[in-house]
Amino acid sequence: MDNQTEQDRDTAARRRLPPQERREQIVNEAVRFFAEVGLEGNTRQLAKRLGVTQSLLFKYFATKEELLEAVYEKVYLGRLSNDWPDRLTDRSVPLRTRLLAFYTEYSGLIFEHDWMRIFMFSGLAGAALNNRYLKHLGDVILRPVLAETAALTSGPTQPTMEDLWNLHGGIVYIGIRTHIYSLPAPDNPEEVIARAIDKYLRFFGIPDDA
Amino acid sequence: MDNQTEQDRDTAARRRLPPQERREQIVNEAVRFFAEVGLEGNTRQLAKRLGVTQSLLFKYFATKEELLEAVYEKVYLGRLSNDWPDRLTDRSVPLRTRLLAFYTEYSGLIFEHDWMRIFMFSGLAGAALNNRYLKHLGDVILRPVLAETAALTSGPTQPTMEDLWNLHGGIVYIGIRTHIYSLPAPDNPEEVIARAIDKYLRFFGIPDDA
DNA sequence: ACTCTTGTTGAGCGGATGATCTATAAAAAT
DNA sequence: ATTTTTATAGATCATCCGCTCAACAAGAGT
Repeated sequence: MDNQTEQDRDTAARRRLPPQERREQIVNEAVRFFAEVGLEGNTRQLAKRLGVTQSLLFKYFATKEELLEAVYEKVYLGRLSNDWPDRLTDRSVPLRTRLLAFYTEYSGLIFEHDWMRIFMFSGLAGAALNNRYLKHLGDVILRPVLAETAALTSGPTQPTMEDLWNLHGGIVYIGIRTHIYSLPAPDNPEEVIARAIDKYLRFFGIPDDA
Repeated sequence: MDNQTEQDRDTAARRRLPPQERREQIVNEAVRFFAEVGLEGNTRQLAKRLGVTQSLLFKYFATKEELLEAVYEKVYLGRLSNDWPDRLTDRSVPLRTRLLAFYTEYSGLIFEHDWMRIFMFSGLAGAALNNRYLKHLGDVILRPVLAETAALTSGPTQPTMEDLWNLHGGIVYIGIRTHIYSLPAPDNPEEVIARAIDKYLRFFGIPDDA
């Protein structure tokens, strides 16, 4: 009767973990927690979800702000693989194929509940990392693609950065709809993405195999 | 020395306003306030910005939640004029012109700091009004436009609702970039919008004057 | 000028929140 | 086994938050 397993006991036995492991555990749960309730979620609730005392959190992070920065780092870091500039400018592959590869992989990485929401929460809060991330995206992804597109444009209208933000925004909006506005997700996002790319390319008269 | 004007005095004289007027004043400032700091902004700060005691707020709104609902109502209401379904399906006007008219007018209404941010905050909070608004938008704007597009489509690919959400998202993302991510706004949004619409129409082989 | 109504204030309650401090016990070192 | 180290728990503080209430005074009616 009282030898129930540790997992389902509310007052779990004190488990002593190596600091690095515990820290990681905290950050992982914090990501899920703050993504759900927002950055103003309170530390007691988070501690409860971890099955740990609230005061313990402050042994690993001096302030809540510091914990939030660990959350940002965890979420933002490594989301934009830095081999994309090269892959997106590899002209041995058709531009359409390159764009398709990027956006299917990228959407697979970001069309995810926690990322989408923390990105939006931190954006609204004016977090520096958010702004820096988007500027970075513009520089290392969109601008190169602009150059690639311009090189292949046949018609009179030249592409601009705004065209790329439009392409990007239209695709990202899929994730916003589903994870922030709680609207039903499209059955096959990859097909939707492909069509968005095709609208873009066709507007500048770029054939699929160029 | 002590006969300074009422405006710049910190401890302003007690001003008694007709309830309706005061209520409106509170809601107006609340919209600006919550748009700035988020829906969890505290009532004391709001009261200070109004030059009024915090307790006064609770004479006009029983709870903070009630005040927030007044804010939602103020912000959401009348944003989607209900003559748009008719205007968007008026086939005496080219589809491109109709879309252009809608999105220039609509973007003029929503590319605005307070709206954009409160819409996003309330979306993240899972507010019912947010979800209802977007479903409504899909029903009375996007779906009719889908039908109009389908009627004019010449090529083999038929438009879907996802194409419309893509068009819509790409345009709305302009506002998101500027008011939520604090990125520089395009010089002339109308031109960007026009190009987004043209990408959409051209993809389905619809001429400008159809 | 006086009264009456009620919009407004100021003080304050109960609970929540971020953060601190000391005692305890789990794991590592011997 | 015993000691040492330190991760963890529990109690607690200072402050802040939504909200209440009694007292006051601005403006309308007479």
